[in-house]
Amino acid sequence: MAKVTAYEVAKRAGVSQPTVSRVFTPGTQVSPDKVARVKDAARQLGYLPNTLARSLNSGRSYTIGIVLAYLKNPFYPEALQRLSEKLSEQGYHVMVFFADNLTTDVDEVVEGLMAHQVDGIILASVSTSNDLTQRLRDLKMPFVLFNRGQDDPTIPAVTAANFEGGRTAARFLAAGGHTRIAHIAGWQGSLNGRDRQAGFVAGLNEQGLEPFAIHDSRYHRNNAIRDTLTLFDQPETPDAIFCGNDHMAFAVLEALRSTLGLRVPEDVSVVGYDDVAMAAWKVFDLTTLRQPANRMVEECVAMLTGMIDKTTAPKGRIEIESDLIIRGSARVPDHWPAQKGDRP
Amino acid sequence: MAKVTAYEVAKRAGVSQPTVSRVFTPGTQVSPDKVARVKDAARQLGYLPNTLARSLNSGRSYTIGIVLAYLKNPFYPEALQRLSEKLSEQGYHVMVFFADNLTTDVDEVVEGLMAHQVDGIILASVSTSNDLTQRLRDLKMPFVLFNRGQDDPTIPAVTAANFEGGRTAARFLAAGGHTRIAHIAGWQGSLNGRDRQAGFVAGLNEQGLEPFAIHDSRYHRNNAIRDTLTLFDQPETPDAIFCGNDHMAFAVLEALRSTLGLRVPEDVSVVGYDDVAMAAWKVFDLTTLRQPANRMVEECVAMLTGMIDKTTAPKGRIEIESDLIIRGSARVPDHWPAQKGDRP
DNA sequence: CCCATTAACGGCACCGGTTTCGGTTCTGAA
DNA sequence: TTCAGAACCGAAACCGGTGCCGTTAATGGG
Repeated sequence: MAKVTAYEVAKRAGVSQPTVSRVFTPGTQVSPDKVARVKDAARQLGYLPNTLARSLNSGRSYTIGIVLAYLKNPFYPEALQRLSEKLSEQGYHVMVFFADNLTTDVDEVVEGLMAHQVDGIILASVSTSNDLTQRLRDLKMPFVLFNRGQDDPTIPAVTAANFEGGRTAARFLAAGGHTRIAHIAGWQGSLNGRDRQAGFVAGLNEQGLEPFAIHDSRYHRNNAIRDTLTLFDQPETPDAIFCGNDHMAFAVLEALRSTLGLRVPEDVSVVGYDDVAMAAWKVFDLTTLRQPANRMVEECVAMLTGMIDKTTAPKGRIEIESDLIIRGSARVPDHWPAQKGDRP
Repeated sequence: MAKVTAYEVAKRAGVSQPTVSRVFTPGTQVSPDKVARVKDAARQLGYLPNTLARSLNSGRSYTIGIVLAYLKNPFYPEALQRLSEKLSEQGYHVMVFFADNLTTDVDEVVEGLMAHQVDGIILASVSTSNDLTQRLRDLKMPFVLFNRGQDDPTIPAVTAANFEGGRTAARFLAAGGHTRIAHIAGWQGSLNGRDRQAGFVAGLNEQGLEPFAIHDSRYHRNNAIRDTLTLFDQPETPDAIFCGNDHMAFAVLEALRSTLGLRVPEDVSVVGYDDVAMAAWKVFDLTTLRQPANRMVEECVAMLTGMIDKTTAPKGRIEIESDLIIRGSARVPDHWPAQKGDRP
């Protein structure tokens, strides 16, 4: 029952093996009666073309490798599912790899991917060395960084307009009358984290303010809680906190409410970044900057498939605007431009 | 720079192409100096063995297909990551597919996997037709259902001991003095959902109680909210709710607290099922039955690799005990056996 | 009715490895 | 010294398809 080959189908249908191949290859010419005979035989035998053999000489595997750091931040499961669905639509299979930035060597993972003859690679939220991206370039392996950039703006990457987003957060909080605005920052080893922080600082400076305090909580929930408690374990405390992503903002909210017994937004305003689905849950009701996962995924896939088909020249970094989604976790300024539409 | 083959390495090292192959195949005999020469040449040329070609004649791809329904319930991202890591340790690559139970045809997805010559398939939380599992059996394709069972107990599957879990929840709530205990049930089209509900009902009956009400909320957050509101839109209302999984329990908590203004556990007790990481967050502090993802993953991978290597006979369904994790969302009975250890 | 064109399809080489087979060299015991 | 056995390694077949080439049959315009 198992392991039916095109040859056996050919024998049964009374045709040559290449004809069987043609029947299963779109855009080829085969007479209708042979098509019928072959399909019949194939169905009876339970034949499925062997993708591996097909890939071997076409040189294309129709497989994309996605490398992820972790799924604890709910932004990534959402993104992974969308990426996978989008790629499936285009006829690609998806191979996933986890490379937490510490123990696993990303280079090793990528070697595994290349050995598997993937047609392209999406590096989602992994901190890649410049060496690695350089090597991928040398090897002409199409790749896109997703939600991570590198300083070199010609490296293909899709991110939010993080600097602008940080700036918007700062302006929003300043306009709301806050004066002691702290930042629970994303990992400063990532461009995302640095850009959001830089935008935040720039936005405050425009208003004649300085950051109250900045902690690099490295995107980790526990760090964010610890750093929040530190912030409030002092004579002077912040009246607003801008968080490097929603995942940390949830932790900050928890520390503020459950541990410190503070009210949000009456005592402290909180703003996040990402707008994951959970941000809209009433327990959190988080004011945040939306990273439009849909659009990011679309751009990412379009960019990658473009590079694979060589139809489009690599575009370098694409930044997608982050809209501020106003909910209840931060005091709203009296005069603030109307909000854009809700979740797409 | 790209596309280095074993043949080119062989030429440069002054050996035959099969010798290069042998150098990269563990358990073969090659003289030390040729190993050195070949490895040297390979490094210089940046050679990586082509996994596709390798798989083609060995018949094994060292790839496992994982089919998922959705990642919104945080149990699945956690499980996916663990499964992937565990399989990586064993030398397998992981291919993911999403098949929401409605639009996508699971059969189609599985066909794609088989065409890709995967060595085995994990069907996580997808509702499979009996046809499909029967077909996979006929084709001798190793597969395991993860967190889903089928009535036939010989079908390889790893689940929690759901009936027992539901029974424990009922006993715990009854012992806590609740008398009007409702159930926001998991999808009755899944064995998981049915077993948990059946165990719950059995547990209540033992105590001389009947379920206050049961709603099939099909594992969806919005349904759970809607059904909770329905429960309380009546003259008599429940004093406890057992939820088919944590994902729905979070929704129920939100409806109770934010929409209905009720206190948990003073007005209503809530018990979930899964013990995802979020259940321990202080905002939720959810009493719940733990599905030990670690052990489930281990069993699942062991079972699958056993079937692939034909070392172990297929074991049929494996049920893993669910411990009750007592937190703050449900009133605790005065006399209740001590709690087992915390998260492993 | 003839010849040029095209559709249909089999033969063969090939994708990049692995595996079998057999020959050569090396080792060590008799 | 002789010879069995093992270690090593190259030639060739093979894994299951695709792509090119050439042959044959069908089509159609003049």
